[in-house]
Amino acid sequence: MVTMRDVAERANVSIATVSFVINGTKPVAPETRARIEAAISELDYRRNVVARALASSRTRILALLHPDLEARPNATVIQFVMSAAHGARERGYDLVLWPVNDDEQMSHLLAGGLVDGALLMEVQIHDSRVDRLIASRVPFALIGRTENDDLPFVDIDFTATINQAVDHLRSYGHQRIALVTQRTKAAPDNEPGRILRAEAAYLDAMAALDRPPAVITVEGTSAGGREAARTLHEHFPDATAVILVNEGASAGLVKGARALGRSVPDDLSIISASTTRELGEMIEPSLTVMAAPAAELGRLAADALIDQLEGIQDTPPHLLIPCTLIPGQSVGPAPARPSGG
Amino acid sequence: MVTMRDVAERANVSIATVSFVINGTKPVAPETRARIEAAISELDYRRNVVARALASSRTRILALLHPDLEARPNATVIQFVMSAAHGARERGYDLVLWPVNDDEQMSHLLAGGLVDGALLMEVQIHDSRVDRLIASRVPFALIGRTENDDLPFVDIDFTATINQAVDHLRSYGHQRIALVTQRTKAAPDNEPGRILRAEAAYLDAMAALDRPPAVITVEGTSAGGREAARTLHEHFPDATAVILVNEGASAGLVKGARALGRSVPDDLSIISASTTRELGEMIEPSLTVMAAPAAELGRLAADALIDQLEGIQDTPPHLLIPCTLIPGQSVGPAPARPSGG
DNA sequence: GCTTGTCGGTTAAGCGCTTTGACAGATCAG
DNA sequence: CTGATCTGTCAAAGCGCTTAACCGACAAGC
Repeated sequence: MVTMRDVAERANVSIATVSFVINGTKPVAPETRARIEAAISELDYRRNVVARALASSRTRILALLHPDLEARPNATVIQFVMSAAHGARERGYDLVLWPVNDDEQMSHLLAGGLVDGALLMEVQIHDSRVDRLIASRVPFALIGRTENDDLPFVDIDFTATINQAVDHLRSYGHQRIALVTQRTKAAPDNEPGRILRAEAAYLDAMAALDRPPAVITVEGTSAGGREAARTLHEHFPDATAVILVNEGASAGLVKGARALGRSVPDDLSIISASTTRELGEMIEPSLTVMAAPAAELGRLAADALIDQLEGIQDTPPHLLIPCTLIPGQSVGPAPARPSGG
Repeated sequence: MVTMRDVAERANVSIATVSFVINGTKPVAPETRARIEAAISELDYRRNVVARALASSRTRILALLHPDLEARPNATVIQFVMSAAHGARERGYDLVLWPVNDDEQMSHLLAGGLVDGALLMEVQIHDSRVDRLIASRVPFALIGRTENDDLPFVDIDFTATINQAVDHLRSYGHQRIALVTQRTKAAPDNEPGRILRAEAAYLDAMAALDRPPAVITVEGTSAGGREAARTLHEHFPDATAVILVNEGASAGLVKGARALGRSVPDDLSIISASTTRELGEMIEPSLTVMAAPAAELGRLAADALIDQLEGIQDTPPHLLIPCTLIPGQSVGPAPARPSGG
């Protein structure tokens, strides 16, 4: 292994000077700098990042903390993770993937000094992991929000997203619009914030329109989607449109509606919010989706965190990005008279 | 920050002894050990992993090197990554995600000394990244294979997988079976090994049955799937069954076939190999899939690499795992007379 | 009784880098 | 010409840990 000492010897300077050149920490005479740079490239020297981390007490590693990601096809997560990793790399940081399921384990990891900062995914409305994170004194940013809006976060703007979906459906004449959200088996009463915020936005929108809300909550699976279709058919037969905030149930909802004799979009219009264009295309008919800004969020989260670490920004980031409407074939004019009624 | 020195002082021993207790490196008298452990828990001490890495020249970090992952829904990748991360964690290692697109960048990263070993994803049949990896002298394992079977790898057993798919279809009476594979836009003549190996296995199977092969190559998108349906219809009208090794084109193939008046599975049976159960369920009708052993591969890859690092295993791992057949509704009896002929 | 081990522990030398404080030598004001 | 200021470089002190070398005490072997 070629070390800084080797470079220094070859360039006839002290290792301190080499360090100054590499980091640009202090001005170095052009002629000396040239000698050092020559030595570096001749020896093919790469600075040891571990030693650097120990000496500077900055590892330049960011942790991406997340519960076990679900096995279902989920382009959103991949996009998010990739773009966060990219954003970090471009600023000289690496991203470590840390599946953490229990809080105790998380504290241990954070205390090890391996990471300079952390990004926490799948944040829930009450989240003990956030308390741990705060206690660990490691700078962080949340992906999603807890009940405490003062913490640093980036999140989907559900109000804007739901409003746009509602407007889109209303422009097709739909009057009665239902919402299908997600329930997780593990913690049915402590949902990810996005579910609750989407629901709140929906309720607000319905209240503003002076229409009774219709919320259906199912699991994020094909079976859940079919269950939603049945519930919709039985309990809200006059609904002509559905907004989904349940990526995993999208396909099942279409299948289920069809099985009940309701064709999409003739009898029922569907918008799947917070998902991806690709998922919409997989389904027949192609779903109109509100694509989650996963890539943007990933990059923003990484950037915001690094800004904090480097003192560029000292107020905690509070960033909201709406989803993007991508029309498919699952939204059509409201039927003159609902097929179910 | 509480250091080893603090613990040592409190327990009235030297820091070396503390280290021996923590690592179990040398025997320590029970009474002394108890004092040290008490001090550790009283002070809530966590060893600094960076210092440990520098001193022991082992970081216990593994890199997961991959090109930019595609944005389409891809449960396989997530499963793989998650289970590799878990496998690593259980053995005291962390997994860093490293999107690398250019070789030069990769060499730099590996030379930095941050990682003890690397896992390389999306290996292609000729892969310059593998040469870089070898040159860097960082131990590694490939996910997939190059042309050189002597390198350490874990991979899907495509021969077994394709054979099982063929057998399954033949048990339903299918005689003419086509294969739909994937072409990547970026490097059309240097495919991931899996495509070529699947194709080779298919050709072998057809040769053994004395049937002419029918291979269709399209992009891994919905559009690609529809294109495959058209090609199949026009060029291989007598084919009554298709094996897909192209996750992204699955949905499009079904849509395309239907658009051409061929219903699944009555006129055309489909098996999608090397994908996930969840993806199969999203499609109507539910696809019969050969689920990729992503989770197994992830864990095996991590384990094999760590075994090598720790000298437990010194012969390079060569592991092949077949996909698992999960029946859906896309395979049915061969029609008496092909609808296309 | 003297050697030879063994056990349980300590001392100290790094690991490869960053960073502070000091210090020559050149420059400049008065 | 003297003292003050700047510039460019260096020596050295860590960062917190691992680990080789060593050491004292005590037991066993002959």
